[in-house]
Amino acid sequence: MLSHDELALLEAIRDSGSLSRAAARLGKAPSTISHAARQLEGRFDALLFDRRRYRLQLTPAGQLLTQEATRLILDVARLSQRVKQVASGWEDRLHIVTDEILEFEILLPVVRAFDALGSGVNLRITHEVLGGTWEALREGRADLVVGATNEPPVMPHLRWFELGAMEWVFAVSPRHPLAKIAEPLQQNEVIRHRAVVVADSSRNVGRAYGVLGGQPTLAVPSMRAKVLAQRDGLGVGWLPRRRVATLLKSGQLVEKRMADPREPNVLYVAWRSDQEGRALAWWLEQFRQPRLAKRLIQGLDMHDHTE
Amino acid sequence: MLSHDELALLEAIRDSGSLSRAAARLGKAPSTISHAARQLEGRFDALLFDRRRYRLQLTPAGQLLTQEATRLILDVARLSQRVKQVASGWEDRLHIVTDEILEFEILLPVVRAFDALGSGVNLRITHEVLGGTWEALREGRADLVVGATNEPPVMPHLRWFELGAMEWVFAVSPRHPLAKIAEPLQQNEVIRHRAVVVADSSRNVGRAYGVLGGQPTLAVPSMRAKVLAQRDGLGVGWLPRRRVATLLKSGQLVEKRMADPREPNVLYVAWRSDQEGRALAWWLEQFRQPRLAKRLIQGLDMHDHTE
DNA sequence: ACAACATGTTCGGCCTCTTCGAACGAGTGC
DNA sequence: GCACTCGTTCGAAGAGGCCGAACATGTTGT
Repeated sequence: MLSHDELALLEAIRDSGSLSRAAARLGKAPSTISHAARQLEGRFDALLFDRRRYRLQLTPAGQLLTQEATRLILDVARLSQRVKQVASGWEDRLHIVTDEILEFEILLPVVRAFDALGSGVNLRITHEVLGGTWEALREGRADLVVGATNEPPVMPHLRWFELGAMEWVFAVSPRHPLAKIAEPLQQNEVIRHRAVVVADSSRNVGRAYGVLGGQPTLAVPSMRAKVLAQRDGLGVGWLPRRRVATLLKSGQLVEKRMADPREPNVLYVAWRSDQEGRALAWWLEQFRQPRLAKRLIQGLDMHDHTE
Repeated sequence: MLSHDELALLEAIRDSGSLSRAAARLGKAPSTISHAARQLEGRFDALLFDRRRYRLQLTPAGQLLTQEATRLILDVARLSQRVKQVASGWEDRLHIVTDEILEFEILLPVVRAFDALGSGVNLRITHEVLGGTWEALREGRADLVVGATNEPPVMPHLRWFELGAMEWVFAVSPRHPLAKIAEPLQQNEVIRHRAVVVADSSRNVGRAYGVLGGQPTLAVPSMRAKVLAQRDGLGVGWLPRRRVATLLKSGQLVEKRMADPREPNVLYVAWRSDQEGRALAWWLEQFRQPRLAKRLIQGLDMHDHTE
């Protein structure tokens, strides 16, 4: 419908401003070019060339066609590249969804290593909170989820392995009223104080983990924000133990033993076994390495950057 | 590089799930289809068909190609349409730039009439303030300007005619200090009070018409906003007489005679004589009709909508 | 003004690529 | 097992692209 040769013809005519020169540039006979030009006009049922003057020129319609055809040919070239890529086993794009409690910084060197492969795969990394990761996998918004919490739900073609377990600590600011209550803390003491929860802006405004019914809440956009909020005494709640180790040691947060403690949380890596490409396999291989898994589970210990 | 026939082939294979049926649907011999399919694979240097099972299937690469090719073919079809349109004299798109003092509402029925022609021309109507209209024409951002003020500048291929003259009135809120000053007002009395000016957010933050040097200003986004601001006593300045007739009559604005009055302003319709298309000609014909010109010049008389 | 040159078109013939039909091997279903 | 479908290979026929020759028209140089 619009071959590469035809575009080359149009461009040659536009640039050289003559059929003969275009023919010379393309290494063809002038008669061939003349014939092809007329055929092109017939196909589009439009006057593409202004033959009134000595050397013919592109009409506005011809200019439009040339300009847009250039864009189209670029599109086709890119498409060709993508097709080759998929044929060689690399996905066209890979959508990785992590739970929000995993920190993106730890994935950065892995992304850099992936880029170094030169696969051409379009990487898309987003995060979800709570059950959002499983939903993303189920609904096809994700090809691979990392750090999904709770038990894997039933889902066709689902495969997974455990990334590790995350330990939690109930901690409050030393200036918070709960800091002075005798341990272990009972539910009826905690429920009177506001809980800080991580909430997604778009989906899943519903349930939150470790929050008691009827308890007032402060929703913040990330686990990092939650740590900061609790350090400043804006509310209480469970925090990843390894990420607040320094804050606990320096006394900016105080651990409070609870009457019913929170069990360590198992985090999963999961994907769909249909359409396993090379990029997916590569990432799974990375997450199976204990060193990366451990760093993801531990997270970044938060120092105080405000002083 | 990717013809319409080849797309039809891919789609037929995807939908029928077999070469023979695809051949039957396309009205060709099965051998032809087989040959074409292999050739396509050779051109893209990729396995597009999975021949391991009895009936062949599209590989992921083949699926990607089919899907994207569909989009490409649509693009080409649209392009073909646009080329035909341009060849038949209609522009691909027409960019009309009006001065801000003209009200868009008055153009609405004309736009509707233009749509009724079914030309397919993409209309783009924006507005500029002060000299912005001439600049837009000079820089190719506009194909047609309406309501341009001041004398037409020198510009190659420029053509224009007069739309009409707009009368101005210096008016203030009855609660404004200037309302009680004896007429005619002198410059040194006006300069002490803030002027309301219409300013563009992006370009041309510079000069404004009828503002004295050293006078404080309040810049608002439109002539409509300027009228409202002056009615509420936020500042003073010149207003189109016909648009504030009702406000003057009801006493919400008070006319003040000036020591040096503002002459009526001639508004122009202008365009470039190179590349005159049918859409441009149609719009020029509309603006040459005295009835539309008069309505544009007069604008919409502003009633009080706040009570 | 005239010659030399450049440009675009038409026409007949050559050649490549597409298309077809026939034949064959392989897989499927009753 | 038999009838059927499916995909492939191969040679022949046909269509379309391409070339060179010839020609009409327009431009440039002297």
